[in-house]
Amino acid sequence: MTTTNSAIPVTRFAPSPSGHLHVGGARTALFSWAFAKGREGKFLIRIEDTDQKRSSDAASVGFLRDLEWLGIRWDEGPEFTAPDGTRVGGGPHGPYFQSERLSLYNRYCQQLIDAGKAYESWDTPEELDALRKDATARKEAFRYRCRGETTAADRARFLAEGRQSVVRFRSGFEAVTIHDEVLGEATLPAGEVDDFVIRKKDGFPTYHFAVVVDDELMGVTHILRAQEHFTNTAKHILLQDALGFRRPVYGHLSIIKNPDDSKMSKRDKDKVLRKAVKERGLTAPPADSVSLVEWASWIGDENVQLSLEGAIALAQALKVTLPEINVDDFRRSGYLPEVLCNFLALNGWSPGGDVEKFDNAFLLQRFGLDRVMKTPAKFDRLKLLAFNTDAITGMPPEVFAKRCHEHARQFRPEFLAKLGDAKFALLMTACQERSKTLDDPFRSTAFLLTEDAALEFSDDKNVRKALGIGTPSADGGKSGLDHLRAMRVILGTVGDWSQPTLEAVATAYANEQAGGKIGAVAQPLRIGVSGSTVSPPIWDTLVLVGKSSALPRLDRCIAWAAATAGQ
RNA sequence: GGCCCCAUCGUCUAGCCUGGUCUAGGACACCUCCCUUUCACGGAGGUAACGAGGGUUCGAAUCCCUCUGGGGUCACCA
Repeated sequence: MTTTNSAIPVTRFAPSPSGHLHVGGARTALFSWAFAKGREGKFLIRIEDTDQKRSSDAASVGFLRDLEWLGIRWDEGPEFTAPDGTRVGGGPHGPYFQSERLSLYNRYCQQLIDAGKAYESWDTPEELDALRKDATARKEAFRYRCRGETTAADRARFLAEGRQSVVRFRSGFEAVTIHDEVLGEATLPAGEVDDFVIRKKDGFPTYHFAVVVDDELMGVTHILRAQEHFTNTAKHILLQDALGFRRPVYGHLSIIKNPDDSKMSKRDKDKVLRKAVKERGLTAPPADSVSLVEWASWIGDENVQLSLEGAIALAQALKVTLPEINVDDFRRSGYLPEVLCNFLALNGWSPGGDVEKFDNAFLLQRFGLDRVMKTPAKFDRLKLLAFNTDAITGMPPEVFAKRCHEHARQFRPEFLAKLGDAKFALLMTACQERSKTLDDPFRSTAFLLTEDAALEFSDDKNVRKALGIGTPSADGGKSGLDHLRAMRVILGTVGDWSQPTLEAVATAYANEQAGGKIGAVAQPLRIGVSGSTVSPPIWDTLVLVGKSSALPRLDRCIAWAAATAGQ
């Protein structure tokens, strides 16, 4: 064996095709990228689409956009045009889709067969299954071994029976030592690796074979991947030796877990939904959620995942919140890509000392395998949120406004349409210091979009207290509803509907009628125009709603409160 | 179950390799108080960990062993 000892590292991220990049994959990509780019190396992407059962059309590489959004760009790989027009991808080692590299795999596969290091194997699934059951019954781990030479006569018989062969690697009985830059050194005892399949009956290579061939051909020097591949590494090493390939440096990254200790996975959304469906004893899809067809296949098989749209619709119908798993989920929720990268890097790596806020440039400069954690990390969304909050409240206001605008353009177009530039700008200044995400300004001001006549007043404890419904004010003075009535009249006469004027008018009233307690006036007004006790600062809110909407809303609120109090 | 790996506050982690400076540091969360027109932000404090047991040593979070706990893997999926 030869160990790759190039001064310039080449790393890769090699996912199976999927529409979305989940946080675990994002971290692997981030680390691989940082490792290579911090050492003047190359980072490439390869799509591992050797499973024909999973769809692998070009449309299913949505994760490329997620990667680009995170600021991770690849020197070689699938071609992609970033939103800013930059062309990414391509390169001299393509194609970068494994399904387009079959002839390459076949060449090396034949080489192994010719050398007697691999052989055709004709077992049926049923026979293999029987073998496995047998091993289980004897409490042994099943290890496939060559079951004797297949003669020409056997071969003819199998063919006549309609059997199809696979190619298996003759792995031998040697112990295999894996050097891992993260986990250290581990030795798999002799006999642990069986004669695994390297070419499936459909002619496609298995993951193990394709990965080894491609990493060699693409000059990959360092492989950072999920820890679930650790044991597989033995197979890859055996293959590399048999093929006379160089051996890359390995680093296996621990998995990322949910707070409840379960492995964070793409299926978590479905898990939440299945639970809700079961709890409610539903036997048919709720109206306006998923189609009967999708529902049927989803209910029938625990392994089936709902489409993203289906999952969102069903979650809405069931009133459950889907966990954010994919990079895109966080994007929609208004997280900043630089914060996500920072936080992702902190799950499994740290620069040492007390430093924990950093950008990708810093990561690129400082990242090394020696400081990668061996232990699985739990993904703490609250801490992520805290990081995001810091980043947002610390932004120059114009940057916040610009990024929020971009977010709104993609996910909240209705606000853009309704507010117009001036009010949108006001919304930004009103909301920045109380926003944790780019989406918060919109999430917290849904009442702005509501038709005046359709605004609902939330009948909860805080509202009742502020309006004095059911609980006459302790001092026997005026209730919130009384103040609201008075303010409605005053506001009707206000000509200059601006924050300073509104505040001055209300303050004057409060000093005279509410003992100077501005809150006694502000809260009822807030409820009146927003429907609840939570909104941006009241004067801003009044301006955002506008006089022509505020007055009818206050009227409706007064009527509603009077009716509610009367009961 | 076989094989492999791992083990510091509730969580992410610093410290461990090169034992003493660790009565174990930071951050998030949590609790208390302050600020406050709501919600947030902010400010000041506080609770909280070396999984257990044996060694080695003058001295162990740091080195060794056992146990316990956790993770990964055992496919014609990647």
